[in-house]
Amino acid sequence: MLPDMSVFTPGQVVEETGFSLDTLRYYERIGLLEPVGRNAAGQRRFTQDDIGWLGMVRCLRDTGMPIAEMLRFAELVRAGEHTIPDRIALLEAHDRRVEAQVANLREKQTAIRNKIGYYRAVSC
Amino acid sequence: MLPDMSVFTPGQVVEETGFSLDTLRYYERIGLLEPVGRNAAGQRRFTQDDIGWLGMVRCLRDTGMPIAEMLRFAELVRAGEHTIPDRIALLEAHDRRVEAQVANLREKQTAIRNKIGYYRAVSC
DNA sequence: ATGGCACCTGGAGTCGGCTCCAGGTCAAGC
DNA sequence: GCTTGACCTGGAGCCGACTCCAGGTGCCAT
Repeated sequence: MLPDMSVFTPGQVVEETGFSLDTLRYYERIGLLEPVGRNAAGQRRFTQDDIGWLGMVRCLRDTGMPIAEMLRFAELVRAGEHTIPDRIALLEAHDRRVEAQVANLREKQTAIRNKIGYYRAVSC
Repeated sequence: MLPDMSVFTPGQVVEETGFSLDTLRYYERIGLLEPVGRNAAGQRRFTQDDIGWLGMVRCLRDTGMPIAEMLRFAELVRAGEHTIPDRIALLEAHDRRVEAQVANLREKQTAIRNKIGYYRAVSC
């Protein structure tokens, strides 16, 4: 019998998302992930939707959004379509922070490169 | 009598560097800052060099260098001129990480913007 | 001379975000 | 029928980086 390709074992999700199994369980515990479905034996079986949501979580985490704010976003998503304007607002605010982050990083990087240049100059 | 412009009180350093007083003391405790000079009353008096070093620390921190690595860098600086090639290597490795960080940020930002675009589309 | 403020110390506490552990369950292959 | 491996649970532990606290000192303006 073909495996059901629309469900994923914890191991597959670890592989796909790069989150550790402990982190996945932690995210479920705190409610960042909705209660994940289980098979007869009580083992988690993730849906394609879960994977998609985890992709979003990965984006937000990697861009520095704190878990508390991701929780707020998760609640908006669960509350239904009428929260879409709020979700847009939240993501736009975050996008602005990411932009500022990049600008700051670039600025500091310039200073570091200047320092490297200075070291090169004195060591020649 | 004119104040000695080449020395700074803790308050002035907080002002200049944006580090909190507690953070400055913490940095001194762990050796990220060399023992800071004191006045007769035992209060810290920072030199222009201290301020300069704190500027470097600010750059490295803001670009995500962990304290442990800044400590290694601080040791190289203290060890003298002959460590300049090592310092260059350390900073270049860090510069590469910053570059990767920016690239990752940009990539994730694109995904977030796409999500915003999607939300806009469905809410119209 | 007194009150307030900026500063001092050592040590404990906090916070975010995981990560690890002990002890247990199932399913499948040898 | 037994081992192996992937998974389960609740709860404790850890790590980095601060941040706060209690109790004390010294200087300056009223």
